[in-house]
Amino acid sequence: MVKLGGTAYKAPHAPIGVGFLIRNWPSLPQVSNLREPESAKTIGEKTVAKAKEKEQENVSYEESQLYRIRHSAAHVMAQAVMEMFPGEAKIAIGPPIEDGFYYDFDLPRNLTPEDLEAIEKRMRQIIAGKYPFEKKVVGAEEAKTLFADQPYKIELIEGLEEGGVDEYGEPLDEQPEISFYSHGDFTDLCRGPHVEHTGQINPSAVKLLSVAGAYWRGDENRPQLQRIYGTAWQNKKDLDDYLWKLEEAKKRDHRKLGRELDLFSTSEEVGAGLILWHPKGGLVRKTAEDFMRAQHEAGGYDFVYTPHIGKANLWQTSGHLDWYQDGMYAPLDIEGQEYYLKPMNCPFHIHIYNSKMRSYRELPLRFAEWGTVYRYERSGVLHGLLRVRGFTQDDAHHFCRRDQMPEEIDFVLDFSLSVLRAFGFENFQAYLSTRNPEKFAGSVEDWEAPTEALRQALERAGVSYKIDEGEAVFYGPKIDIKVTDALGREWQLSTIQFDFILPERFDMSYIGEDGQPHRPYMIHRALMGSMERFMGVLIEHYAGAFPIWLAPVQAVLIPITDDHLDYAFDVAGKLKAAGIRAEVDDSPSRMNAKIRAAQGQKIPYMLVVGDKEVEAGQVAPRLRSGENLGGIPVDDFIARAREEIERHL
RNA sequence: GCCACCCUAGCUCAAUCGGCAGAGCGAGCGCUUCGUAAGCGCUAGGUUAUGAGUUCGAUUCUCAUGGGUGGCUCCA
Repeated sequence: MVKLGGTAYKAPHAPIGVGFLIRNWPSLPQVSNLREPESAKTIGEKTVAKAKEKEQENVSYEESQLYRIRHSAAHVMAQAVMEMFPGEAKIAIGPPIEDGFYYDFDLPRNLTPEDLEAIEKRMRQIIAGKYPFEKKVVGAEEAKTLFADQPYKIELIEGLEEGGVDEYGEPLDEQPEISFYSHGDFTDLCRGPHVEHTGQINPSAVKLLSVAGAYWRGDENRPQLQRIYGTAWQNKKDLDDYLWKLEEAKKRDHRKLGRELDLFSTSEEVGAGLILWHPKGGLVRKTAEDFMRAQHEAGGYDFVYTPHIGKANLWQTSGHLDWYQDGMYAPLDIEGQEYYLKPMNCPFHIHIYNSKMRSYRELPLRFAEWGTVYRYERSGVLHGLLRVRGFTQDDAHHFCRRDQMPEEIDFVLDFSLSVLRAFGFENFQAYLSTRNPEKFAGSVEDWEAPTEALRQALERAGVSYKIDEGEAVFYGPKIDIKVTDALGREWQLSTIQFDFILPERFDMSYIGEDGQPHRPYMIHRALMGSMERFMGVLIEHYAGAFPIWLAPVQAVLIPITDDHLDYAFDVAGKLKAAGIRAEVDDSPSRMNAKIRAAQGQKIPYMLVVGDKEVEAGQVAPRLRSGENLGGIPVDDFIARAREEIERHL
């Protein structure tokens, strides 16, 4: 089976204590200039509708014509590259991936953007030649002879010959046949399928996108190859739609919007992967946190606070120094004692639990903390808000009795979905990771009940879920929830994890009804994951046009002339008194420029005030969409805005 | 961390085959007082990321460091 999208698309295992949400979509270059969409929601609906259409076609991607086109395009590209470096180009593999294809090459020099143009041009010529694709099954020896000067192919053939792995290094059940596909004078080791002839690739629906380094077989100890990414579609319109999506994604890039909307920054002097929240970004974050805090309080959580460092022994007990040291920073020496910056909050929460004797009557306990943790990330993986070195998790740990477990899981799952919905996410996909037979703590029986409890909770919640067999981390099964954003991209946000290890290691207990000590169950969970990443996803989801309840500035007063300034400040005062975040644009610019500036800041309401409004005690609201509501009384506007804020519109 | 590319004013970008560093936007100040996406003018703003080297001379070439971009790898 071809690995669709490759490893880049695979969600990571969230570590104990959680907090990882990973973008499940590649970022790619973009193209033209496009109009801003009316709202994130509209695009979301369209995208979802489209995805459903695709599902109804009921043909798997691997069986589709599009898959053949992309696979064939990869071959055509390989031919063009081989011709560019006669006798010197070594070819590796080139599969179709989600939205396109790539091919890996070992070349005598680095490719430039100009090279891509030349390759693309040559590809069009090959396509125009309508060369038929021909398949030929051969023996291993013959195959090796044919690819005598292609070391990567030889390695692949040997893999096929021995059986056990396919050309992507994935395990195989059956002994595969060795087949070639040829078109024109290019032949590649390949199992297909392909289109009938190169003419079936639409030359106006193919585009090469980028070149990047990639390790042979994804192994950083093997040679690094040059990977050319391309995209291919059935027709020009599909290509244009795809390029539009890339462009739209680029415009929504939270790093760009973060600067334009003055939400956050990083500083070379502060350090890589460390986020500085500006007042506006801080306001959005605080609003989200306040909302979440209220939800948690209503949901029976207790808020706790814990320090940022802890002694080496703590991390020894928790197992972090054995299992997670690579993710931790070097210890600090404090009066001869080693302290570590915390990569997770759980040991502290456990110590709060252990600070006194617990009775079964107290359980379940739910300790929540906006806990800031620090994890070592290699410099090359840092990315805006999405991958950082210091971040704040909306972390919580549930401690419960065995009999409370199903209810506790139901609760946390429902809770997760309800809060995600509050932030405008509508489509969820859950993944249940089950025991890895090679690597698990406790007994097989220990795993059965919690795994089944998680599965049943997913059933009861009516969430669509898939089972990731053997994908659990060693200490327990887990549920990961991915959301689909306004552009149809998937992001892993929440994670709910069982833990068999820490209660044991910290010798946690409670006194049961029988007067005997019992070991509590422990659940780690983070719903937003980390505030940094969640904000990054939110910014991209809304394209910076936050719903009014989250918008840092909810209304800006735009006086037409300076004569209206007093009135504008007067109205702004009333709005603020009513709990609406309002500002007055008292810059010396003209009204048109003020509107333009406010549009750029994506402020929900622009309240124009001139002679008419002053006279009538009104404001003339303009929406971000450009809609002009005309003059309405100030009190009516306040009522309208208040309602929208309260209803999270 | 690895491969490639990049770092010039707050932002977006010019320029210098190695020879006085520029524009637009933004900012400050002034003029204008205007009805739904850019009014006009003036001014300030730079050790060309940092440090070394080569050179008569380095923003330009070399090396190192820091930061970034796209991938890869990693993320119990």
